[in-house]
Amino acid sequence: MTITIYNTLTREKETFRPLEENRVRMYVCGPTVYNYIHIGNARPAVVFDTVRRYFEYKGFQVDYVLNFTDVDDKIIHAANDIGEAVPDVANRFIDAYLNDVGALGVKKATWNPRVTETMDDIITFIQSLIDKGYAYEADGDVYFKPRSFAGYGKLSHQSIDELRSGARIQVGEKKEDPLDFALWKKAKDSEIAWDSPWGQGRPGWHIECSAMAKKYLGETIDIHAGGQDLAFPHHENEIAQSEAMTGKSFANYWMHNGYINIDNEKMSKSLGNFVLTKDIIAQHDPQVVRFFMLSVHYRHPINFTEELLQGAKNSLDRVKNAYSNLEHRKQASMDADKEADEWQETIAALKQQFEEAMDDDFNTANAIAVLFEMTKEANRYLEEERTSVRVIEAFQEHMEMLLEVLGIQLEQEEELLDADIEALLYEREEARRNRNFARADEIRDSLREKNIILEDTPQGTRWKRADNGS
RNA sequence: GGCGGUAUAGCCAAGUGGUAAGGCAGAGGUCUGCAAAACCUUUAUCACCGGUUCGAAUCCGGUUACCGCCUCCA
Repeated sequence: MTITIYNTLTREKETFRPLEENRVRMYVCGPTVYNYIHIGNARPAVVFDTVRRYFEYKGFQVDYVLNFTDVDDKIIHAANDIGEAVPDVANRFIDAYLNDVGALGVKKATWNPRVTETMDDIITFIQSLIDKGYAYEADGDVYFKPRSFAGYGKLSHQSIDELRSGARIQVGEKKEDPLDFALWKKAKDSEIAWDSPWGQGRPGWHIECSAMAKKYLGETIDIHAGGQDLAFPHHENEIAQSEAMTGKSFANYWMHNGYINIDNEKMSKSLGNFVLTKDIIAQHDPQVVRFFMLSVHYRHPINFTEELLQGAKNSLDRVKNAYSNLEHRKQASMDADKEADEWQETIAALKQQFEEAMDDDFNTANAIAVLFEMTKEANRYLEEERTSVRVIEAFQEHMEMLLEVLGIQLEQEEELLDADIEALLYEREEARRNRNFARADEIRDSLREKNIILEDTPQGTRWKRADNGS
């Protein structure tokens, strides 16, 4: 079974063929750290983390690079506004980013390079482009000439002449052609700056990714990913820079995730209609937020509303309930069951369906549907009078496996109850045995107020904590 | 103007030629002392028009609506 990926470059689903067997080199464009990230920024983090997890599930070693743009115009402006140094602002929001996406279950990248720590490579890269005639210096700035690179436009499928009308020359720029874009920007006085062959300055936005990808993953990488809005001009420019420099293909597969919308409009910092990730995960279980994002195919837009989040919570609860139903039933199960094999086959078939969904361009919506099938089958199994520990454990193992790929953790609560609550549970058992249901209900109600929910099953009474909030 | 996306039940969402997955919400039933959890049953002909085909949500042409990129942006 092979994985297929929709490649923006060819606009087709293609069979994934790694450069090196059992290894994936992938680069994801990270944030410019001048603010807290909004929920739309969190989507690629979650989506491509899931892609990575699935590769790992399939036995690949994944070299995963996510960069931080820690110096750029917006950070400089933000720093000026709040009267802080640029590195302090950047560090603060890098921490905030890692905190936010960490809560969403995003694994740590193999590398998190920063622009300010890659300066030598960037400068070398730019110099090489100048030497090869793809770039030129103009009064302390350095520009890349898209017209000098034959493949320009191949990612966004635009012809270079159509682009012309959209390009603009800002006052004060020294471009030879409106399409040219900056590789190096001359420092204005007292701005944060680095030494270079062209004087004091800092890198343009696009060059960092080319330099970092090359530094950590090599001249050709397997997968390059990011939000849809990066396809042009950012990724187009990266291709031009990298391929002009090396003469080799830059990335074999380009993946772009869709937006998160508010009222069917793109959420963005410039539109001001954004919801910060940190605020959302303070109000909702981050796992629910992640689950919600994965319930839609990654290339499609998602509309973000409270109602939909609530629906996602209810859905996920169903899965979690099934898991704890299994756990609860385990003690009352036996070692063997004559029908166990049939159930094992059902489980194996579902596992296969899950892989087929994920193999198909990481179709998490279908993968989640399989998870629900497994949930239903598990619950149906529990309807049986006699259950086998082996089958129950097989269900649990497989549910864990699928949830691991999706990045959803089942919190193993080993919590103990207070002695007085234990006593109440015991008293209630007695009351029920004596058919004193008034007292039994009274105890159940009083515990409910303490966020402890009781459920009576044929295998005895069980308890669980009520969710707080959401 | 160039390039692209979306339109499927009350809501969300899969589905690229063979008579519409899944979830949420709703209704009925079963189980339960009552609940809860769960199980069973139940709710669509796929924006519109035309075409190709034995057969289309799925292919082709057209129409409408909404969204996005082309400018910093996940």
